[in-house]
Amino acid sequence: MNYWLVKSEPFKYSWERFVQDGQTFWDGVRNYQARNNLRAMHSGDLVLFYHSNEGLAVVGVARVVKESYQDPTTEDERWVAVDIEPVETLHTPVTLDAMKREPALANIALIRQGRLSVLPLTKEEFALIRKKGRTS
DNA sequence: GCCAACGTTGGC
DNA sequence: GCCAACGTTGGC
Repeated sequence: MNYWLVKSEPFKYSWERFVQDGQTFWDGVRNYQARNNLRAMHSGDLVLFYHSNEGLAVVGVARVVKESYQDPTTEDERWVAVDIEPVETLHTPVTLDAMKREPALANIALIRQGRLSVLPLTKEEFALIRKKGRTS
């Protein structure tokens, strides 16, 4: 079981819409590092859903329901998509600012490599963010 | 809306 | 194969 974080601009595709849809395919990634992370996802992996640009916070938890396949939005075989479904909406969004202030999260790619849109988390990092979202 | 970071492209 | 130019992302 692996843990991930994906970014979406709420204007393009928000958590609220994702919950309404019940499932979505995660496509449009055009960055090799992000693509490699998508490819490494397995069914059942848990994914934090982060709102970039607006919100700047982790707002929910999702689960991978279908492993990587050819991105349906392009003919280009380099790119892949995965299917995910919502698991839970966080009681309180965990803001980027809060994560920056958390020493245990100093090394996550969200902070160190701001532009990466699909990134891995350790089990501990994932658990900490989820816990903050449930309680704080 | 600006700008920093960083990935990609293309000329040499 | 280097590196400058350019494009994109995302925080502020």
